[in-house]
Amino acid sequence: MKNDPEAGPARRASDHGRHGRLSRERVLAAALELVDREGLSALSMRRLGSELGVEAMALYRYASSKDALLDGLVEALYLELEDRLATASPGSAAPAEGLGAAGPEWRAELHRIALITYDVCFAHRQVVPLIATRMMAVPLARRPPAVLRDHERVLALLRGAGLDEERSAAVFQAFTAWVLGYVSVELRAMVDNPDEPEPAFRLGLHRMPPQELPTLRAIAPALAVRGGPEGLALGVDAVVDRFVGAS
Amino acid sequence: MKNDPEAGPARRASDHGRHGRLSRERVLAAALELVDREGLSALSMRRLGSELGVEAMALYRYASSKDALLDGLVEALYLELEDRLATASPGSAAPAEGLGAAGPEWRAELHRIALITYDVCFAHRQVVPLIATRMMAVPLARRPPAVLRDHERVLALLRGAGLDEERSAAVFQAFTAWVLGYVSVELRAMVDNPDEPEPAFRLGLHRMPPQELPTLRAIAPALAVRGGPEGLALGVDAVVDRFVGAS
DNA sequence: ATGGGGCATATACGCCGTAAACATATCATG
DNA sequence: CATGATATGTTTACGGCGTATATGCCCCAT
Repeated sequence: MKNDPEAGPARRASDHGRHGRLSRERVLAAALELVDREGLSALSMRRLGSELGVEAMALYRYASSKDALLDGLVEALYLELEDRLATASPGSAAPAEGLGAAGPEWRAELHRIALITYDVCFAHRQVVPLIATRMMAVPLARRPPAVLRDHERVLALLRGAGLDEERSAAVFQAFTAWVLGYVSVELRAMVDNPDEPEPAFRLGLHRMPPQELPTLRAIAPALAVRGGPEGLALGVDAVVDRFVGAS
Repeated sequence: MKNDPEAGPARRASDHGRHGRLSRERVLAAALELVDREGLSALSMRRLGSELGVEAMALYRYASSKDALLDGLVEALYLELEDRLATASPGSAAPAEGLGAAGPEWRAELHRIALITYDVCFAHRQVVPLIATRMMAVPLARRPPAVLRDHERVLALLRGAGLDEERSAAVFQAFTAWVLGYVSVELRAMVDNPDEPEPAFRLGLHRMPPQELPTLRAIAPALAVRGGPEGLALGVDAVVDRFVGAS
């Protein structure tokens, strides 16, 4: 047991010619880039290998299976989230330590976390389904460290706001559910034929039965407008307020 | 052209011996049963064929590709939802046509839709990820009829409550996001070792770094309790109230 | 009876994930 | 520097996958 598979091989310095070209970081970055560019179905061990100029089997030193590679994609997404959360300091937008017009400081921080999560998901929309599948399918304690640190951050915020453990847990779950659902719905495809100038045809409404679904047909154009970050924040407040105040 | 191509191959009476054993209904039902039993990864054309006593290629008469089969699973789920919604009549629990203690009638109906959706997702939890992937990836107008009828039902409810088109669309999206996010989070796996009697070990907390993540470790047991239908309803009210009242 | 159309099978191809054995480059130690 | 241990990537192979194409079979209207 000389190799710790969790930590992966260490990269000492620069490229040593033929060996040591890879690293877990490089593999995950290439995988994320490939998925962003061509979608999840384009990600195969052979394909990713060829993107890195390497045989497929070489990747197994850095991800012990295809499923582990997918988990790694989620991890990479959360690492980017962590990075983005760290660059702008938590209180950057808040005027003072008191409560501003938007409520107490922890609420502003919760908004900031939600909005940056939204941005990161937008940047890697093909990975979002993996959050609802691979990440949620894994027992809490087995999730990647970056994911757990994100959970810790939100929970500490809620505890710091004075909520007890049960209430913090309930608000955390509701917050998570809303953000996940919101990005899933917001990233949906609405447009059927992007080149069509007429909105009704662009949405493909001519495919829908005319007499049934009258309401849906009428409202479809309004459904195509996204709620954006404002909608996300609105829902965060709605859900948090309600779950904070619930018995 | 004696057969209506829209309806697929018609099943006249009972089995005719060797031919006509299949139907789209039977194929989707078998696929759903297989996925419920063994998970999405167990679903392959060959495997599903053998479940039905048939070669894999025979299935292509009823689903033109593997992806179409997955879309069919979503359709089957919504067909079941439609069934469940139809059995108990909409106003079954409401005492009169006025507004009860829980608010106006359309709110009760919205609760009913959310709760039955929750039940159906619970019964077929392995299919839920497909809602966030296959269904949302498809342009609105190309979704299965059962899905569109569900949308129509909710939108008609909101319009009937007096909301204008834009407001109805916004509330619909928020409602959809909440329900989808809630079931995704609620169906997650929390338990690491189900046979362990000690809660901390059952959750696998010994895998988590002791000094980092103190809050998460402390709250983990509270995170393992599910919000259940009550949490779902609570969030529906929170989100709907806020988006109905938003500018 | 017969011929055509709907239905399932047979066969084949290229891609997939990955187990196992192997080759080679790098480093620690004398 | 010599040498062996170790870390890294390659080769080969296997069974399963989705599915294009060609083929066979049964039922029914004629």
